Amino acid sequence: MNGVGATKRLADTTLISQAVQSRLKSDILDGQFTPGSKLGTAMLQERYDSSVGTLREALSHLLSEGLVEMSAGRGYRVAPVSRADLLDVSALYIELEERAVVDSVRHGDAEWETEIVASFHRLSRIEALPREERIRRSSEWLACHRAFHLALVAACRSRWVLRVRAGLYDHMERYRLISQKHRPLSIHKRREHELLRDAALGRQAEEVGTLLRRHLAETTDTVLRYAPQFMPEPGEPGSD
Amino acid sequence: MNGVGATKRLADTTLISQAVQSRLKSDILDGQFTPGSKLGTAMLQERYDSSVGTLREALSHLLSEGLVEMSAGRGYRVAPVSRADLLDVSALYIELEERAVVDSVRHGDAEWETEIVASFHRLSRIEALPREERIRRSSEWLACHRAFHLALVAACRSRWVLRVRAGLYDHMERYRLISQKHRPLSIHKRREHELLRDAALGRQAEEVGTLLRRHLAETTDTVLRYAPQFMPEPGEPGSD
DNA sequence: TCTTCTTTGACTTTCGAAAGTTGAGGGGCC
DNA sequence: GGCCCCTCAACTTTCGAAAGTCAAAGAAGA
Repeated sequence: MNGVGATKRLADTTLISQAVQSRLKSDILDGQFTPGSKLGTAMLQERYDSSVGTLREALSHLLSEGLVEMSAGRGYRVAPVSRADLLDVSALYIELEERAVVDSVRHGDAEWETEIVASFHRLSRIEALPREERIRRSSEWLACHRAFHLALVAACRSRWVLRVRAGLYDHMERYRLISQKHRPLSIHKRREHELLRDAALGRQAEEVGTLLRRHLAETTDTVLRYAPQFMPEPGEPGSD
Repeated sequence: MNGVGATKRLADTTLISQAVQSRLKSDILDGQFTPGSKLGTAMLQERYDSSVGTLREALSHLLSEGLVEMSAGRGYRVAPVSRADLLDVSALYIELEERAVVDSVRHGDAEWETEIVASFHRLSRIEALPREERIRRSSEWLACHRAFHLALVAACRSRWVLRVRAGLYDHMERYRLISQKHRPLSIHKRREHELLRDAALGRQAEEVGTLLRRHLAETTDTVLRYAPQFMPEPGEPGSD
């Protein structure tokens, strides 16, 4: 059965093309593909077990998220990374995240509070695990960390700020993961997350904004410091 | 010839899928499709004379730009419009545009200046035409107006600010065009554009930023005032 | 007459093959 | 020996048909 295929579903209500897109995105963020490397259809077809058309649709979507690049007639490549791009992404991301969280704290309801408490708890549980276990389940940590930060800003009333922020989060995560390969192990900022949670629940909007800005700026600094390819070049000015 | 088709090109180095995407986008911005209406493949196939796969690729791209929406298994629809969405898009767009132009004025070079002068001139030429002619060539006016505003911010060093701004510009243009159907004729702001040009060439960064912010805010006000569907609803607060 | 089940038709989604393009390597010419 | 052209294989891009799904219309029962 299912000879030529059509609308076959994997899990719940996800389409194949969405599943492929999601997996491909994870693999790019994860550093499974070297930045700048070619994404040939033959290779992808084998890796994700789907047809050219489906792959193309996924790639097309990732293209406008900025995770892959395309040149007409020459196929797709993984978007390159650079120190300049990291600084650029980071600056805009921090600004939008701060703006979103301030609005979110001011307008969040009871359900919003609950989700913050819940997602923080989930994150803590994973971070409390023994080192070995934590490494094995690192993708789970990623999801929880993402969920916690999303919960903080979830009540922001601007759909557009949230949308753009979401795209930038992906790029930030990619940089974090790339740099993580050159570090001992991620320095989990349990204490900072806790402060964020408490200030959010205490409705101290400005305070949360400041904490978050500092939290993110430190993250970017860490990435810059540990990944050799993001070291400032001799001739270039740092960030001025 | 060209029986089953493959990589056939239209103009220069444009792919069919890009051409279709571009035309579809224009038609959506233009209001050729009612917001919220269905984008069935059969209809699109006839309209743009291309295959399902190609259309799907174009739609997929427009999906992540936010111009169309998709529900799994039920196809694509034109993204709806609303007063709330307009206010949201507008607020973020104005902020990014101002930020971009300030940085642009501070770092633009000679070539940047030239492009501003040139694009302003092109825009003026069209606006100086007799009414009839201007209406007939309204798509040309759109392109020139877009080019002028792009020229102003082109020297902004943040690729990401420019990228996000570009997406938001499309949505703003859509709202402008929708409201234009309910107005006598677009009130061209020749004088304001001239002031923008001169302040930019005079390198008065803050001044340009303020002018631009006001210019855009007025545009949004005009859209809100003239399109009946964007009037504030009785029970709802305006924008607080 | 209203509800529910069934059937059917239109539609979305997926696939694999066909057509055309790119760029590299080998052979010929200056 | 170096440069240019031609050929060819690998690849991208496009297409149309096949498989599966959704929802509306019609029929049967209460």
